[in-house]
Amino acid sequence: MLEDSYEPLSIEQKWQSEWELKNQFKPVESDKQFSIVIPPPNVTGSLHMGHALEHSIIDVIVRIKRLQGFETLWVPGTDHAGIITQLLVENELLEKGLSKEDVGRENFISKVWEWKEKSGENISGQMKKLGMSCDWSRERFTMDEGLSAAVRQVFVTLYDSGFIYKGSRMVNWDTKLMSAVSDLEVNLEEQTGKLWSVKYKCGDEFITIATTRPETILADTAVAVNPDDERYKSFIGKTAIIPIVNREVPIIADEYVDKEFGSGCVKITPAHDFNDYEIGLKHDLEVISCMKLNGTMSDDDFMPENYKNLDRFEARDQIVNELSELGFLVSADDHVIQLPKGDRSKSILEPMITDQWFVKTKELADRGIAEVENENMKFIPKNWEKTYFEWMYNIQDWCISRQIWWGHQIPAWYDEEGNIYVATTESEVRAKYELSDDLKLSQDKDVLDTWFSSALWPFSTLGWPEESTDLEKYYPTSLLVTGFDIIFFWVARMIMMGLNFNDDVPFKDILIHGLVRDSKGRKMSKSLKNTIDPLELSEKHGADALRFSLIEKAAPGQDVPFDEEWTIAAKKFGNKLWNAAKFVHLYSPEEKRTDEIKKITCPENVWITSRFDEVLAEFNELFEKYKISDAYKLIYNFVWSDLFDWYFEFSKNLIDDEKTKGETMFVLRTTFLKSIKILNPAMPHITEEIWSTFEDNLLINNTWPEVEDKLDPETNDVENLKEVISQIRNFKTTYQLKNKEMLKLNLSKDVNPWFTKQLENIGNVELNINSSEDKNKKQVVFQSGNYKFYLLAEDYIDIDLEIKKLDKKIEDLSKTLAVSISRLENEKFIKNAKEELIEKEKQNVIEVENEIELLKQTRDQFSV
RNA sequence: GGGCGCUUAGCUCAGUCCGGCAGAGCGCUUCCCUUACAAGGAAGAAGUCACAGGUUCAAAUCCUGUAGCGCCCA
Repeated sequence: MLEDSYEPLSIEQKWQSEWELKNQFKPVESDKQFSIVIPPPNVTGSLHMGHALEHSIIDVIVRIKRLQGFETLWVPGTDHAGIITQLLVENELLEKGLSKEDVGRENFISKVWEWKEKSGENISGQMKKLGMSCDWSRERFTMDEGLSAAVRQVFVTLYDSGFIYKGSRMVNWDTKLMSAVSDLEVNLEEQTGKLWSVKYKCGDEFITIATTRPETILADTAVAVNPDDERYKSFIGKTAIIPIVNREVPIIADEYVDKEFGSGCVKITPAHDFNDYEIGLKHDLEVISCMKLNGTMSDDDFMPENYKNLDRFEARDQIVNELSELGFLVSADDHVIQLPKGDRSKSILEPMITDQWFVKTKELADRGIAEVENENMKFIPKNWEKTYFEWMYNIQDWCISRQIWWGHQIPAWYDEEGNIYVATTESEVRAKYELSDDLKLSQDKDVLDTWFSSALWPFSTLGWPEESTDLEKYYPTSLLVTGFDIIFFWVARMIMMGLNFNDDVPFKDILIHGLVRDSKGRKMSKSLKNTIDPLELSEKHGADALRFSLIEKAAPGQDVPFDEEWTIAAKKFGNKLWNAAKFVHLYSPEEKRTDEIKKITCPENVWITSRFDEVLAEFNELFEKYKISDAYKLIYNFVWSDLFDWYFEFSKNLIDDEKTKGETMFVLRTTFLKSIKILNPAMPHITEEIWSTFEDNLLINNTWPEVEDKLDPETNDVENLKEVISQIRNFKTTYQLKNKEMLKLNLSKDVNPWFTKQLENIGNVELNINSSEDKNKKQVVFQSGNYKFYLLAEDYIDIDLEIKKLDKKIEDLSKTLAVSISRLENEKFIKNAKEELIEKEKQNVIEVENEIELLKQTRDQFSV
């Protein structure tokens, strides 16, 4: 039996452990599969609203598929998040005054693992508290042995087939992390900086260049102008002298130079700027570096003594001063610059030429593009494919090496001469390359980009490279649910890897959700202090309420400006369900339970049954299109309004009558329970609890309701009944009559007893048959369809008000009528519009004319 | 500079693909502690669908342009 009041927390815990105990989250053999992998949250993270939204969406889909009889698998897990995790453990060491170098690589790695064992379960635990129905027995971590084997296997295969190469290239370098970072992890921050103009001596003349980074002047190896720039034509081919270092460099012409920018003349520093690097390659310029990887100036021989080992920003100030003193500085103007900062370290990044490993992406991307173009994979909403295409068409080779310790160490070995050998293990290397056992080999120190292992997630979690039944059954996965912000990081790379290693797409549908924002539409951030902790919300209002409030608002691709009010409203909905369940128990008690009744006859029962089927059919349709929020709004409105407000009231009167009692008890119970089923995936705990008070089995593994064949509907009559009752209530409100106050109504013809009974009981009226033709009396008419009820009104009403109301109605209806008539009089409309529309319009004219006529009659009586 | 999106009731948003009388929730106003539920019920007010053109019998919806806002990539 249900407790008196709805207390989410206790029931939620109970069902979470019950489901897990009874292995309800494991796939159950079926001829149709539905599989999904979680976009793995970062192992150091804790659940934020974005996760809560994403996981709620996934869990609803997973639970619906499970009810629909699919063999449903949701694989959970986390990602090792190389840099973040390393920083976190480094900071812990720092508190003890130790650096990672102090403890050494091996010890450091075991410290990270210790941390992972201790705190790495955080996010999974939080997911469990929200009732996420993942198969926890299949939980994976990107650093697991199996997944690591997959990473090595992929690396070796790509290397052997020429898709991975090692080379000296310019990359974004983080001087604090001392590692390359991904292009995608560079955030450009707008800041006011300076644009310095500096003149370089050129024979007897000077040429003035503009730069935002004067400290790199020391590494200049050319000066460039636009070939079409008349001002500088005579300089092309000459040489200029770089101040301070007094290096003589060529003046070259290149269209890349913007004539309008600064002086129209730029310095070229191939070692310290991406564009300059390209120009350097094109013009075969010398590449000189003046900075070390840690961000201090180099101590090479050419460097002036006072700059050696100086911090890059101090060097900048000093160079500006020196240029000024030497008379080379022409001007220093304020200038807005885009400062590249590391996503994780927040330090200012340096373009640096370093040895790195890369994946050649062009060819892999082509197939990824094709598979979306031919709709083997679909983005929902579709327009996100444009973002994907845009990136894939312009894809750059992917730098996959990171100079950190935590991650998958690159399976490449070097001999003392620097020859590279690639295989999954050192002994494999020796076998593969036929190396003697005493040849000294050392493994590459670098680890792979975290996204490299994430890219394998849809198949590495299923057991690849081993042949596994999971892989066979569940790959390709059915769906990926993720945010648009990681289409590049993840989706694109998973697609490339999935296609290359399994010859099939990694997932068929890609459902993109928006960002959870605060109620004012601002991004949630710690600095704005507007973040919301989903776990806190869940403890306050219940996981079901949190889930439902997110689900209800999450249209595909749309951002979600979140407001706690919604969660509160969702909790009220839970409370409503709770009380409705008590109602059903009260009016349809267990001991009166009957076998299934196939033929429903009472119009009210037919009506609610048909309405349910209508709603279910529409729900299914919306769900297939992933319009989950619309689907749940629909069922929410149905249960609250049609079922609880109207039908529950009808059912009281039906159950009151021996003749209609049995059928109604059945319909009441089944319609309620079917609605609970549909709500279950969104609010799993409360619905399971309610279900358990009606049935002995579990709801989670029950079956999705079928849409029945349309029952012969007298449903219109019920709609008319509702309409008349509403009109009566309106009348009572207008004249400030209590709802309980009886009104005496006349009716002109026989009306079915079921109708009059409901009307009398719910409308609180008393009906008199065949006394409506009393033309001498002033009457108010309540009417809908063919049903007309008359109120001898003199006792109650304000005639003027009533006339005004009638006039307004007549006016409104006349407008509608005019529109319909003008359409029908329009030859082109008759010619062009669809037949059924014309019919509808004609019908409308008849109905509205009748209604107006009737209103006019009533009005005329008042005016007498 | 290139690309994508948004603008509909006081607020937050559906509806736009595929044209046919403008929708929901919350909030607001009034009344009601009626035997499932006051975490509730009943009734009600509320919109020139950003703007300007165009196509069409018919435009929130399609086309063109303008303005404001947001995001992504250079």
